[in-house]
Amino acid sequence: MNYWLMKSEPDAFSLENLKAKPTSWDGVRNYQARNHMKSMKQGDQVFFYHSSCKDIGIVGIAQVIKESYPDHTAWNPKSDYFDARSSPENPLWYMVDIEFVREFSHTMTLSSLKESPELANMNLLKRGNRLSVMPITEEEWNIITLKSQYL
DNA sequence: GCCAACGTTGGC
DNA sequence: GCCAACGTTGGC
Repeated sequence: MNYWLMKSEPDAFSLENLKAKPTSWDGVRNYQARNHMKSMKQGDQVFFYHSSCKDIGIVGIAQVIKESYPDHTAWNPKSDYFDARSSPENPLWYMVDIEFVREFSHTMTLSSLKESPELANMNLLKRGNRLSVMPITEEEWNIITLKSQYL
């Protein structure tokens, strides 16, 4: 099993929304993020991260319930995510399905993550990082889930 | 293949 | 709203 982090702007889609209903993670139009999704396996665990909002940070956990398959929104000219280079015969973009697992009692804020010396090498904390889907090491996963119990 | 211009992300 | 950092595009 592998561990991941996925970012979402809560104004657009929050952990509360995911709690209500599993979702397909469509609209990713970055090759690195796409490749990460393509290597996801069913049951992989995901930190759900709220970005560009008041309370920035990891708010809970989701898991992969369906492995990568073509993102059909790329084929719809009316979609914001339309990309003429992608077709059903030759898909360019992929998505996975995820479901809610649990919510942290308090957000593991970005600033608190930055304060942990043992997390200094996290992709998320690297300067200028903009990737919306990224891998998390097992060690980082364990540190963060443990800390989340003491917030 | 280089690189300038542009658009986007996302913290502050 | 600002702006640094990054990915992508496209001319050459």
